[in-house]
Amino acid sequence: MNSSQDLPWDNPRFRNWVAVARACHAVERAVAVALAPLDLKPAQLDVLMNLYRHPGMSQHELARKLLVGRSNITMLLPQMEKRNLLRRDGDEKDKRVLRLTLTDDGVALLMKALKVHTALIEKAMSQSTPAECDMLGDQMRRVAEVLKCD
Amino acid sequence: MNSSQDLPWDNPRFRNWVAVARACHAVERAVAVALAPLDLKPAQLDVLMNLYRHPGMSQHELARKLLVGRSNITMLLPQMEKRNLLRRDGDEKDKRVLRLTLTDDGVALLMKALKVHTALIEKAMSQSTPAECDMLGDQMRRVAEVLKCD
DNA sequence: TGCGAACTGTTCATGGTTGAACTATTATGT
DNA sequence: ACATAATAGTTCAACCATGAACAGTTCGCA
Repeated sequence: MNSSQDLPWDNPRFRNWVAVARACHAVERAVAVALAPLDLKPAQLDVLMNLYRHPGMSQHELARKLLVGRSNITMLLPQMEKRNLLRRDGDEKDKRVLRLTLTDDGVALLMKALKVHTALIEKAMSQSTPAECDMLGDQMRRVAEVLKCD
Repeated sequence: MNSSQDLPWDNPRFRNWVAVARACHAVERAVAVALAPLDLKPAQLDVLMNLYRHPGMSQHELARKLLVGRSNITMLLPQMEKRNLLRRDGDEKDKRVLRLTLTDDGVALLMKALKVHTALIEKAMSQSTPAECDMLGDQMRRVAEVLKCD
């Protein structure tokens, strides 16, 4: 009768999701701290990573990849351009879009940042076997899929 | 030789953690949208949940539970007090601390919010078997543990 | 061709979170 | 007992992310 009125603390799915949220929070925190010595913020590292994999992206494509608003990219990139981490070149075919590419400095900083970032993720995930880890990833991809179609 | 120089995209742990982060982001987003009709923000729901389970908490204890700064609580509570969701009563033994308790209105709103929130988590996690879900929770608790001791 | 819709990037006001100072109160140690 | 440290809560300035409104450009269809 009141099975749907159970307090969520008795609900395994709820309890386990809380653990996911807390772990995610802890990792984000730790990443920010680990990146601070490089004068790099997590959002900036995300930019570097995506531009390394997909050179020539537009700002709009980048924003969609990062799940942030376009204006966020607009605010973020000029600082990184001034630090000579990337270039913004106008597309000649479509004068609206700016094509983004990393500079050598940007790649170099990315590599340094990836070392510390990867080490942190490795440490966090070292508690799980490869099989557990893959199952985790599969579950999370399914979660994102379910909510995306919403 | 360059095994430690592998790009992280080839690293299963890295790829799977990215999935965790994306899923977490998607759920937070969906929760915020689902809670909007109740004029309640995720952070406020967290406050209600914790005060329901631990009546009489101080603001400092609450901040530690929620993993946020004390000032955040200070900014958050007065609005909720004005909405008559909770009361802040000075402790008589220690005049520094404020003891927090939910009002009946607060409990009522919490129950309504929990329904929609729990339904969303159920939907997100419905793709996993109970065993998978428990394994997920265990992994995530281990991750949080590893980083907490840092 | 031409006009309106759709798209890219920018600007700006807003809201949320943070950490460092600050006040008031309590605990500690000699 | 009294000076010092530690603690609870507040204030404030700074930083981020967001979404709506805007300007310039391209597309689509009559």
